[in-house]
Amino acid sequence: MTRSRFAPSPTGFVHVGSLRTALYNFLFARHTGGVHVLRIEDTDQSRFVEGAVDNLLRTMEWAGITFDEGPTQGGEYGPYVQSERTDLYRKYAQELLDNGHAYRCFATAEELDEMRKAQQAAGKPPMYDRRWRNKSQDEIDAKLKEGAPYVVRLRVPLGETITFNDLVRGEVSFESSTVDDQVLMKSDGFPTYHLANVVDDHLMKITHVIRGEEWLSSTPKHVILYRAFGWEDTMPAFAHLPLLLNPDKSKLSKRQGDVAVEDFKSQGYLSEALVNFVSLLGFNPSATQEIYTMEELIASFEIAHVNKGGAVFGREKLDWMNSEYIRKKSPEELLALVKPLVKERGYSADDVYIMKVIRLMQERARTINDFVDFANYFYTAPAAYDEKSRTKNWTPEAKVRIGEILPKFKEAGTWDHAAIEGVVRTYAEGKGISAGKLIHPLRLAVSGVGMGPGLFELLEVIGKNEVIARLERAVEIL
RNA sequence: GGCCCCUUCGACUAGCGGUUAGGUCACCACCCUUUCACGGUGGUUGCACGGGUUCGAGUCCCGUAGGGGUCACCA
Repeated sequence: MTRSRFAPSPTGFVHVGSLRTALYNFLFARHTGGVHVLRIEDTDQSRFVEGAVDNLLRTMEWAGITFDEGPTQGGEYGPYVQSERTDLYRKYAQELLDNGHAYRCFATAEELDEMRKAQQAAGKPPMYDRRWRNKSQDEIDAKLKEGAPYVVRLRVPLGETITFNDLVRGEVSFESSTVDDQVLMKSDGFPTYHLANVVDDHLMKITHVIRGEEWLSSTPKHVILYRAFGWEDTMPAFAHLPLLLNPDKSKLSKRQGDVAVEDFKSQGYLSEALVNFVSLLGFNPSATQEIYTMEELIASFEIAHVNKGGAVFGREKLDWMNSEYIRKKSPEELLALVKPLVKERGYSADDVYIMKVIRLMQERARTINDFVDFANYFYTAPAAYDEKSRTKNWTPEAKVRIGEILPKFKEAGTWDHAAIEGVVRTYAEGKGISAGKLIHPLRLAVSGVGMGPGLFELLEVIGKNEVIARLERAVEIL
């Protein structure tokens, strides 16, 4: 039975990179018929963000990523929130202190800062100089007695080659002398990621650690910890995922655009599209297929097929994918998503009307927001007119034509697209001009832009009275 | 800078010694068309470089270059 886990630190929003990590852990668990665990890694009190966990939970639900064990559903190995497990970490840190695999370090922050500056100035890599590693018991007792704050550090065995097998990258090794005597317990009594992570993965019987590549270089520390605890036999397998990249190939960051799942959601991206897109950033089970349901992803996910190289998070393909998913939805499903936006924008339209708009826009929309923003002319008269279309289509002649066709619209008995088309084409034929000479200016006058759904359908939906009002206004001011 | 990882079209990828190097997005052209999309057809662009190994290398090995990650009492 495999057990994988998603172990985020609740910092307020969910990064799309985290989404992919969560997704891969989920796909792996479901594919192998294993257990998917959610663990909240909130050991840094200084980064506590109110509501972050709720937001995380909501985002996972939105994405369709489920857990078998975690803070909400509980489980055999709880609690699943690290801040509720501090006694455990203290106990295990003490065990390491007792068996000599860890030691107390009383160096102050200023002291260490100074040390690093000196190392940098000397052109050396910054690294803890292990100054407290071999202090005498007397010196330590003295400090303890005066109540000096201290941290617990890992006593990294020197002169060894730490090798582990990564499921994505194969064999990876590090010289232990290049591994820092990592802080395990902070002076505030909380563990660092490294200690808490290893202790919890062991206690929670995690078999597969699937995480981002940024953790690769600290993995030797974790391996050393498993050994120090005597847990090497049950050490989980590691799989380090390639990073998601900015267009300039650096690690995907907020500075260069949107990275929060919430951002994409609020911009009108469907969860199915984001999930599908992000899952393909790292592998593709097929040579030809691009659109996958969650079930298909689960069925075909193979950790061994995950790429090693980082993937640029490019929006173009996401946009395309989103429009594909929008086309697959039923108008009723879309209504549920579009309706709140209509209200949010302060437009008033009933369901029947919104459905009409959806039917006309579904093939053209790239995001849910397009149904109200790109198609805003369905809800409100144009406040401005597209300059390009105006120059091209709003000729003095066109203005006259619109003025002439207006009364014919007013006379129209029925107002559906066929009737409107009949009026326009009959008029054009009578004048011996092409229908385009009318269609383009009409579109501009009514919608304010040069593109959109078929004109006759558009006029039908907007309605006779409103169309006439907009045309009269256009003739007047344009 | 030390250590570690990576490298197939502009982007995402398929490829697991023998392929005219395939697909998708984007881009270009044409068709359809009142516009924009959709759809259809076709097209441009790629194995970072250099050495090996092999009858044969995108696929294996070594080196070089380039890129990235990491070097906190953050995760």
